[in-house]
Amino acid sequence: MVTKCEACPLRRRGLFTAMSEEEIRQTQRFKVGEMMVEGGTPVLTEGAHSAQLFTVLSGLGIRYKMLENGRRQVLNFVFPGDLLGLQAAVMGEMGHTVEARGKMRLCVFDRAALWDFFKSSPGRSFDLTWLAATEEHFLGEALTTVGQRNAEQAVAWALVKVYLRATQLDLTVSNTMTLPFKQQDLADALGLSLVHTNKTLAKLRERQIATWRDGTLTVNDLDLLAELGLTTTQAPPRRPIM
Amino acid sequence: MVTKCEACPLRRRGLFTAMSEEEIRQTQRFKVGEMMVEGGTPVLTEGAHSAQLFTVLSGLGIRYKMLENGRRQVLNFVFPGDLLGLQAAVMGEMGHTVEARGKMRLCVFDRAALWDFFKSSPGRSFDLTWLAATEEHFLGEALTTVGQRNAEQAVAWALVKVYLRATQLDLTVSNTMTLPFKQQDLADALGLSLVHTNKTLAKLRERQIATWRDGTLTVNDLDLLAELGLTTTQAPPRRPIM
DNA sequence: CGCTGTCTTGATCACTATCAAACCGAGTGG
DNA sequence: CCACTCGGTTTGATAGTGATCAAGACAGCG
Repeated sequence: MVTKCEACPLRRRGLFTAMSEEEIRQTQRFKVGEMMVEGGTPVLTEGAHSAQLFTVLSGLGIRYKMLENGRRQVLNFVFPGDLLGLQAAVMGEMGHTVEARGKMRLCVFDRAALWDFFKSSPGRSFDLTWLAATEEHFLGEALTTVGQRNAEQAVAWALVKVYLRATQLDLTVSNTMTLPFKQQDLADALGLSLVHTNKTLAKLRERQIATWRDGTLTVNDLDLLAELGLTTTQAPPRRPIM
Repeated sequence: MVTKCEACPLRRRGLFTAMSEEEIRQTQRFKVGEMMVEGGTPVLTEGAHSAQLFTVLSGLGIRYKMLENGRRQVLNFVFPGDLLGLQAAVMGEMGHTVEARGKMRLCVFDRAALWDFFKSSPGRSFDLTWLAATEEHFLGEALTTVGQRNAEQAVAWALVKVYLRATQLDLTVSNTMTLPFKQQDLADALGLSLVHTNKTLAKLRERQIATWRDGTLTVNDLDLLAELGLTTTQAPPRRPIM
């Protein structure tokens, strides 16, 4: 039942960087099992000291922070290949919650082994830093979106980001992908109200640029969508996978 | 003229974690010089492949991203002890620009040596990951601010963050600190217009909570300011310094 | 002494929030 | 098999926070 790192189906996909035999063995040693969670389940909780790190094998999710006034900020959408829990592993506690949207399968790593990882494998610890820096990079973009793009630009930007990421993971089928999020999730990611997000999506649908309904996103004009979102259709660089 | 790591005045301050003799020697090897820049000067530029990493010795600055429509998002304020250029060092290029605000003195490290660092010093490479994860954590908070806090809450939040950070660095003198930023910088950090930021600051000033004028910030009621900003007065954890 | 950059303040506008209610498909239980 | 509920989506009406426009104040500077 448990996938061997050696046979990891994810690693093969175009998005990820190649790994040496040695690196695969090291990663395998680090892996303690697999976990399956249902949609709506928190995998990691803000403020918690998690004893584990996870790599998403399949399924999507969200990362978010809650404010004491009840408002929620979605920081990022989680895709297969993402590493979860690095913050808790290095800093002691999580700065956000991670919640699955739809069934999610996770690779489980022991947090205590992280230190060994640093000692024994400089390449892999570099990869960890790479992942953290990439996440930082993304959050900078997201911050720029929420701070400087208007509703239409923001929604377009988000759809492009999600769609490109999914494409690289072979999660798209002819302009189409499954999007198990709620409109409220997108609204909270962009700092918009649910109503306004809905209306903005409706306009994109009417203009035949992108349609999101019944949990399926269809992008009819990616170039135009990217232009509206003040971004590009350039695919993100290959990334390491843990 | 060039400060030895061993005698680094910054490292002594309460904010930073202790380093072993060995770590200090390793860091020293990694250091290639010092640099001085004037206010308004970019230290690193978005998209650039920098051959150097920097640690801020003194002076403040901002990190920002530009959008093609001319709008600017300030991601973070830069303080002494901050590491600059990690993104370019691990990912190949910078995701944002760093610009000094007022005179800034920097420690210069050779990017090429980063890899040696990973190979020879697991402790220090862990520290690098720690810094990246911390930056990610901060950006998550900033994103939450811009997305979910209103103007008053956002300004209060930002002033608290800046003030606490400065306090830890002994940059405050009895409720007061030098703030060499422009109001436009703060506005761009919070996704607000200059005018509205100015009016929000004026209200805090009238209410005797915090006063920022002539480049000096005076915080009269930190607890209230934190409460308004939906945050706490808790000091950030000790951090490693490169 | 005019020029420039920054801060400040008043007036007006509009993008987006909030409020409210209907709609719709999927369960669920009588 | 229908009534009912529930989570999510959709749409219309109204309100407000914050943007934009405009102009004056003020200090530093060539």
